[in-house]
Amino acid sequence: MSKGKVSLKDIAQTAGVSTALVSYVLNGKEKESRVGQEIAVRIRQIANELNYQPNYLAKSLRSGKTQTIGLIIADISNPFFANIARIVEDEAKRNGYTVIIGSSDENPDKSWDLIKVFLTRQVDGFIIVSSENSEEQVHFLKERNAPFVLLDRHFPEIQTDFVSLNNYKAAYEAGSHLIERGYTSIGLIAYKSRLFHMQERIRGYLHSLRDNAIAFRPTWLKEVSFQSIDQEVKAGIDEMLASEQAVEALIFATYRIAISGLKYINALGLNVPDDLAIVSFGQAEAFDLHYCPITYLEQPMEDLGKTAVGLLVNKLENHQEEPKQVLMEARLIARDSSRLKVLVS
Amino acid sequence: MSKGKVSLKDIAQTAGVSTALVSYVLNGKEKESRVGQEIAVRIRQIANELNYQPNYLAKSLRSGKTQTIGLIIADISNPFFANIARIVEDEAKRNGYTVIIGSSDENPDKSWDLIKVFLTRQVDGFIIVSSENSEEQVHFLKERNAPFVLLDRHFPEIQTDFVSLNNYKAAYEAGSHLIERGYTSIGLIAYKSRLFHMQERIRGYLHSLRDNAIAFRPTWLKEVSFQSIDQEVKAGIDEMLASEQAVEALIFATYRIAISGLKYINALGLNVPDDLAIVSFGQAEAFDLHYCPITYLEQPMEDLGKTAVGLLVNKLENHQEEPKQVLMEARLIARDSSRLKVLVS
DNA sequence: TACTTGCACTTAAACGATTAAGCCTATATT
DNA sequence: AATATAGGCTTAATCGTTTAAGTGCAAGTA
Repeated sequence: MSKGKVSLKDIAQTAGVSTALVSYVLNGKEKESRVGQEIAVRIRQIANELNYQPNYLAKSLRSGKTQTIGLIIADISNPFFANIARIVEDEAKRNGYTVIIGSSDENPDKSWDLIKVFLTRQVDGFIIVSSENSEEQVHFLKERNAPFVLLDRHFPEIQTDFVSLNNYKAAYEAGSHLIERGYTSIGLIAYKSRLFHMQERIRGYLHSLRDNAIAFRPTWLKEVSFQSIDQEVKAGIDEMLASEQAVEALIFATYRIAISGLKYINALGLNVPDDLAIVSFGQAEAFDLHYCPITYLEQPMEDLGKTAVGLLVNKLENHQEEPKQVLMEARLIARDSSRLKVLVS
Repeated sequence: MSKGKVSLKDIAQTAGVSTALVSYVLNGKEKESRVGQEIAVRIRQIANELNYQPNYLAKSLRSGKTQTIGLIIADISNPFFANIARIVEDEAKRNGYTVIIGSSDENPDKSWDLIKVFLTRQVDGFIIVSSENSEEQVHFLKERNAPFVLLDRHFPEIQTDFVSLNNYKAAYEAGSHLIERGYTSIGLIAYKSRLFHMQERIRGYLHSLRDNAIAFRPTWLKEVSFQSIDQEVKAGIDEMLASEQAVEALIFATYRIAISGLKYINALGLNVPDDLAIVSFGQAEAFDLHYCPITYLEQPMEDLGKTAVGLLVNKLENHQEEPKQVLMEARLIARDSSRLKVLVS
């Protein structure tokens, strides 16, 4: 890159002073450093004329701060994370930070890699959407005293800052909502994952059945793996429909699962909601465009992203010590895919 | 950030040598710099033991290279750009670069801002999805000799590197396809924009009509502005349907427009494709989920992204001078939304 | 008069790396 | 024996900033 070239030294030379003075003035430290009025004005003017742009590398090298945040998400091409990324980016910028983003693909090796790269790049702090089996990484960052905030997911057994959803409650509401609407055989397709947020969604679902005196059937719950979503979702739906207590409503635990599931349901020629009612986590245009708009749990993405940045910046700038933990509520947006069940006589 | 702390100096001290030697060894310059075998081994070992991580800031300050690419896109929360971003990110990483992303929201002021920020951050080069009225910015970068590649859009009157779609041909194909399938009144909703890619899409559409001896009606073409898509798309569709030569097929020039248009078409209770056939640019899950899968022009995103990174890296590392310009072909994926027209007697 | 205080500015080290140039010593060449 | 060459290592400058510590000097105080 052809540099701005103009350095403090250039300004100092044309002004006939030392670089120290220039630095003081340009950093607004004229008062503390007792710089003369006239020369201050002069320096500022010269800086303008030469179109001086400070060299961040040098600044950072000196200060140890890069004003950069590393954001690790599962996959930027997933609309949920793309939105989060956008919000984090904007909010960080408002606070004078730049964001570098990396996608882990839910793979702990990749996120290790990203952490290493980001550390090498001397990010000031991290915002991380953890993948399964990455507890080690969280401990590593804690030990290294690297500021970070977990987003969307967290490990209840590790004391950290985090911002996530009250997933238990959200799933509980999804189940209760379907029950209220007259459905009694309700399935859930979730990820096969030990991640807390996923377990909470499952737990919420189960409790909603229990509290409404519905006996849960094992075939109703299908846990699919990231690597072969489409295949396993199909199998899951097939099983749920074939069992003697066939499912008449289905909850998708994530956006990706929903996309996969809805495609298959369409392919099967099933009608939503008459053949199968639907509630899904996540929100996206795809849900609005569906011939039968999909009921979903709206995640407060704006809040999630902004709060995560807020917590991190606070940590970075005020050296806040005690971990802050935030749980946010999802809002169920009821649409036609879960409308009152039509009773067939 | 609590630093890795370990610097060249630390290694030098424990090895009892100068930092120069350590630097030579750790950069694989032992041969050229005639470093002794034993001490080289020793240094490498100590570096390992101390878990030395080089300080990129220092490296960059010295070398003037940050191994960072600035990517400016319209909006990361748009799936097209999210995918592009993902591909660029991965490809850049493979080449040893980190990407910082900024969303311009099609607003030239914001992209100016991003360019300034990225320059301050000393990115080595840019990949830019230009917004309207940003020619000035392109000229600025050219004059500054800042390496950059335009992606998805370019300015035919400015000599630059770019990678984009053959938009004329793609739109021409969209039109021809609908005509082949029996539709004769075909509308297009595009952005109100002087940007070349958009003008090409319009031109392609018009030529497909002309070459098939279909007289174009002005109401068939609606150009909507970014700021009020939904509203203007509605108005456009209303007009197109109300005109005496009502439209029976519709082309959407972008993904965003398509989403907006399809929502309205659903709201009107129109049936696709019987009431209105559809072809759209862009691809997304939403199109698959539609009750009538949408015919779309598949953009070679993988190629677009990788090629953009490739061109840029080549420029950066081989100081390639002559601008390289790449036009790629879209592929029309025919689905039910443009199936053979049913003739009503 | 001698001493403090305040003001306006400079010096120089430091951040962590890279690298041209230089300094020895031992061996090879003439 | 004198000189060249090669090998192995160090010195010190440099990238662009920041900032603690210091240097003069003039005015104020005792």
